Amino acid sequence: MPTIKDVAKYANVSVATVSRVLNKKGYVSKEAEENVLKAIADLNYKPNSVARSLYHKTSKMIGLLIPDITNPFFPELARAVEDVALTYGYTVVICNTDEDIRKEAQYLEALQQKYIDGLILTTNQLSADNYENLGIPLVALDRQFSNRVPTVSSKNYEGARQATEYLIENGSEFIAHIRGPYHVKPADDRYQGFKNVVEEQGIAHIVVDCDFTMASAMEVAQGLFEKYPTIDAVFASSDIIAAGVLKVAKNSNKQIPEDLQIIGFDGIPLGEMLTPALTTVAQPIYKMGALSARLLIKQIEKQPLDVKNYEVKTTIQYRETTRSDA
Amino acid sequence: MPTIKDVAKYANVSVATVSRVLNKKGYVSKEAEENVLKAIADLNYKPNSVARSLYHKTSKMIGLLIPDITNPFFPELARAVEDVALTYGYTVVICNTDEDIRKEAQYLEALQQKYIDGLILTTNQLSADNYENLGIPLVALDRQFSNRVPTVSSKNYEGARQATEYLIENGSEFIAHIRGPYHVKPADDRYQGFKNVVEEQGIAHIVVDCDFTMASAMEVAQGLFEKYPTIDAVFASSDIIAAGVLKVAKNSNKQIPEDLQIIGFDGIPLGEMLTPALTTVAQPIYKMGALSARLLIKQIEKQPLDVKNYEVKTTIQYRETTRSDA
DNA sequence: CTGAAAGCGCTTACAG
DNA sequence: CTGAAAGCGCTTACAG
Repeated sequence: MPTIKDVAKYANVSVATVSRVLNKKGYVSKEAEENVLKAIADLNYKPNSVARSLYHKTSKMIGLLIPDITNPFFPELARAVEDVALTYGYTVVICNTDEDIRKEAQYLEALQQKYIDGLILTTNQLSADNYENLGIPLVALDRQFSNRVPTVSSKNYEGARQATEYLIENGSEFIAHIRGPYHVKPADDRYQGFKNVVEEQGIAHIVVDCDFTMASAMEVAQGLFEKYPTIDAVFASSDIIAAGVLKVAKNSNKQIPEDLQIIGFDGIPLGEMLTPALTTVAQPIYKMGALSARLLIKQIEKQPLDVKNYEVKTTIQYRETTRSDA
Repeated sequence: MPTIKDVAKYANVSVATVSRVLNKKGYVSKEAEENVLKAIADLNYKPNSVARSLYHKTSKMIGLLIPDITNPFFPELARAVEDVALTYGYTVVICNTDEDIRKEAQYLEALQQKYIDGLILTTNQLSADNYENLGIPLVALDRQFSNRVPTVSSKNYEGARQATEYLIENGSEFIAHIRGPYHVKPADDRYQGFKNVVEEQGIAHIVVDCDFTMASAMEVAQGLFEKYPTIDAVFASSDIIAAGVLKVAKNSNKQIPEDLQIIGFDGIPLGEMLTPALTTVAQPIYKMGALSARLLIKQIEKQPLDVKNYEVKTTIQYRETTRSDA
């Protein structure tokens, strides 16, 4: 690979001049510029980003820390981040942390040593300090973890309210909410939205805990239906949980949505592949990813942020696991 | 962040000595070593990988080029690659190419400028030359594209044979194969496996083309069932296609697996979330990803490859869309 | 065993 | 307008 020296020699100028035309900065005569441009083309020269990194202490790379790309919520998010990163000339490094504090620390160290320009975080294991001390731009995605870092999340509370109201409008009288893990902000907010609506309207309800995995959802749903056979609707805190509920319900020969309505949360592609297709509170996942990448790049490039926190709207995706009596 | 100079000053030695203890290479006195180690600890010094990259022309990063992380086959693959990369101290850059030659070229250029150490490719758009001229280690994953580059793939032909034989053993007498795109090696091999078995055994069959998307699968299946209502089994070239077939079949009130058996290919998590759960020819996806990462890192680290090409075995995952008369 | 020096490929004051 | 030089943070011959 040719270096800037080769170009300089070929164009009969100094490396400084080559650098100037490369960066379009500083004066350079028409003639010199033409020679340099020709040399670059002739030699098929590409500036070496490592050398640039060393000087600028910046890398044109951003890190995306997620719990696990294998969780169907994340691929679309990652895709969006990557798409906008590519547009702006950034490259993205994906880090699966498994919410494991040691892995997070290991990644952070590696990324820092590479002059990573910024981080998008969908994780809240390490305390906020660990990130803020890095001294690089951050964006929190899905979960807010410090009011000093810009955040992109969706209106979990409002979405949960709408879901619950919709089940009630459709005639359900005994609604179960299978909530996600405690201290995970979105799970808490969805729970709160559910609770407020059923209490305001005086609807019989039951809340049970669950992981965001299908296996635990099936176990929980099994127990729930045995104990409370008259439950006529489930609001699941995620689509994966809803998928588990659906499976158990069908195995127990419940008619869906006649005997039991089910509504999920997230809007992952899985939902529409199920039969019956899952009604869900859809988050604009791609948009959230894209928004967070833009927010991060703006900070990296020192542009002013007109909005610091985005709370995007959810929309109910009406499909086949709910009735529409309303 | 402290640099090697700070450490040298603190330890009262030269930077050369610090570098020697960092790299455990060259002679250094017990005493000097201790001082340096203490300095490193006291200052919390981490060597800068960018500077190292510049000197060594290597980056401790590997690139993973995939068509689209949003396709459910890839997250698990990516996860595996990332897991083993982390183990060996490498970081992975994910590139969604959409099988678009311009995007691939753009990524290749960016990665090359960063001294990427090697590439795992699951794509075959660019001609082999474009990659081989990069002069860095490569591994082809899922699809072979040159006999000079180590490849990890699964026994698509054999898997397809087994699937077809299984459907026949279970009594199916008119089998449809919905194949994937032409010139995609795995799709071709699966087709070939299917064709050979039905012809050997003299079973009525029909083959139709399809993309690896659920939408096109549903369209194809719809047409297929209308034209040939007596089809009693479908071998789909991927699980996504199978999911589409399943949906259409259920909408047409076919009893599964009584009226119609369905078997997919891939073994993605979606399969078991469906109801009935999908029988499929499962590839060891995680293993394939891990294998390819190891194969790549071995090349990067100039270790001999005892095996250059891996063809891993598939296994039928018996679930609910097939009978088991056999 | 150890340090001074050159070099990896760039960029940017500083002179001129 | 242009070039020589220093510097980004390392590593590694080369002397000693």
